[in-house]
Amino acid sequence: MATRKDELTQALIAYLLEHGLADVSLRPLAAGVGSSARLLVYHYGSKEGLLAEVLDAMQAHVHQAATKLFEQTSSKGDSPKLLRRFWDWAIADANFPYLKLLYELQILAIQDPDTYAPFLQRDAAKSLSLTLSLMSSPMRSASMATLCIAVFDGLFLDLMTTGDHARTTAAMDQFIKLAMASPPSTPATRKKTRKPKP
Amino acid sequence: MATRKDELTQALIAYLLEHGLADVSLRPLAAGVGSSARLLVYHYGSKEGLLAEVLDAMQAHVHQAATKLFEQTSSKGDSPKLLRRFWDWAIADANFPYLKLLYELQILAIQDPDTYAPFLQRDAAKSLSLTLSLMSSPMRSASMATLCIAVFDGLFLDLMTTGDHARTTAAMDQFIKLAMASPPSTPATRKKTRKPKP
DNA sequence: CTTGCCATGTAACAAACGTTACATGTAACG
DNA sequence: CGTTACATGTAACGTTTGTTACATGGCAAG
Repeated sequence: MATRKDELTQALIAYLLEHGLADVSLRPLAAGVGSSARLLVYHYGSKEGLLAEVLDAMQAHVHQAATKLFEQTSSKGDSPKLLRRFWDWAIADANFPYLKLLYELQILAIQDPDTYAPFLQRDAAKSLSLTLSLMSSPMRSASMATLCIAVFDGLFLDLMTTGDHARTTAAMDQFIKLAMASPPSTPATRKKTRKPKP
Repeated sequence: MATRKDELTQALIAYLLEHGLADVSLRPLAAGVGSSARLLVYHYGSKEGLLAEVLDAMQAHVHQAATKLFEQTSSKGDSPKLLRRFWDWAIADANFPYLKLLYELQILAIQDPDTYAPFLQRDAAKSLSLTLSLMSSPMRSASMATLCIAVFDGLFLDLMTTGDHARTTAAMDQFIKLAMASPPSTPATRKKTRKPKP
């Protein structure tokens, strides 16, 4: 309906994907999307409101894209293979900037929770990779879920820093090999523990 | 020798450990360490110079502390066990804030390399955990080194976000178990590849 | 005593910040 | 046509930013 504001929101997402969150200020941001500071405040109420709405829209986009990935993959492979598929999706050129921005958001929320934590109710990347690692897994312990998420996060951080697709993807494969070679774990120690809330 | 400036530097490190890097500005920072903006610029030349010197001193501190850890541990255990010892050191109350700040620095450097990359020539945490994972290991492939670092980074990120020592440490043990249970890898595929430079 | 260096205080600068007041356009609806 | 709602421009507000000019203390050396 309200195309004006929606166009603006899309442009703002694109701007944030390119420039990051750390030092956004109203006037350069407005110039970057072909608008004015006056207009941004008019549409979003304040800078804080703008970030809230725009980041929300961005997370919704990521969530939707990832959901589509999983339902088209559904019950096919083992858990580690799903992790690998999620990795391939995350490092694709179309999705990488979004994930990157979500990681920046997370770090900022750690150091300045009052400002950024509200925008980070649930981290889409985390909750999805968690869902995945728990889904129909032969070894769904809390430790294994935490470990899978950590491997993903750590390798993604490496990729953001170094840009080395080959090495990081090879490490992901190495992990999957380790995980699948391990004994399926004693079924007695199964837990259904979860992190925050998907 | 120059005790004045050194006291200041120590106080500034303490301030940054508590408040993070994302939104430091001169006057609040000066007030926080019992000085004045005038004095900070006098001693460090500029805000940028201040960050350069203070962050450098901080990295030196971390490097020195970690080095001490490794030489006292020397050639004792296997590589995975060393990783665990490094983990214990990193999450200790005395060291945790330093690592946390280094991770914030790394994220800022990713999104804004021109400003922060110079302060991040070599990330002390990374280069050390790498050194460790390659040291006298039965399976020193590039993939395995990358994976070990990623596990450490990912779990530390989790710990920073959730504060859950028990779960993250359990996941670390899980990884170590996986790594040690795996076949020692075919000696033919050994590589001596390294990341940046320790 | 004076000279000079290091340290510090006061005050201001121009720029950029988020925000707001006021005016004006544009277009739909009665 | 008039009215009403949304959209936009101009300009300023008070604050905070990094930085600088100018002045002044303390203290050691000549």
